[in-house]
Amino acid sequence: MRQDGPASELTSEYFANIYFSMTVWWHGQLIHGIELGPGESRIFSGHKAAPYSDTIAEAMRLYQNRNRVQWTAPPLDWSLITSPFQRQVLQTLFKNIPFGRTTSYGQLAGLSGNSRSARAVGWAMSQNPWPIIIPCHRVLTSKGTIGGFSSGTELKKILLSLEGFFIAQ
DNA sequence: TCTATGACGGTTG
DNA sequence: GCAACCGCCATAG
Repeated sequence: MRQDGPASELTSEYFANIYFSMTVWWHGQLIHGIELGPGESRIFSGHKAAPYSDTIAEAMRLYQNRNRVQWTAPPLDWSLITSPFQRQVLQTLFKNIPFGRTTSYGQLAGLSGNSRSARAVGWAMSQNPWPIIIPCHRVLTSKGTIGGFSSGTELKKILLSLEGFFIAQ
């Protein structure tokens, strides 16, 4: 008898614009994870693996045109987040820091309940399964420097520039 | 439980 | 401006 875990039921879908690409891992109609990569010479719009695929494809076009992107009710698989703290931080970031705004690790810690948890917020960001949708690229250091990014700080700078920011260094 | 580890932040020299 | 420290917090093992 096979014992299929969630991992065996995952399917992937690829999207890209000229600035960055994203591979979306679906668990049914829920987003299990997102991997970011370099841009492509042409747009890839996925293959409609789920109802929300169209929304993602549209967001890729909006980003390429430097237009505002606002994710509405993304079907994220929150069961993946077992830590209450991490869930609080990710949800706070999603709700409070919209396109075109940035915050710091310390500020996000404060919004999430404890202003001294900046370092733990950094850890939560590093574990974010859904970059771009949960906008961890909008979290900078208190000094305004870039901070870190799982897919590389260059990509973080690109995303910020598409939202109207220019980070020196 | 204890220890090590970080996408941090503030202070100090 | 910067590098060295030190304090803090939430996890992982």
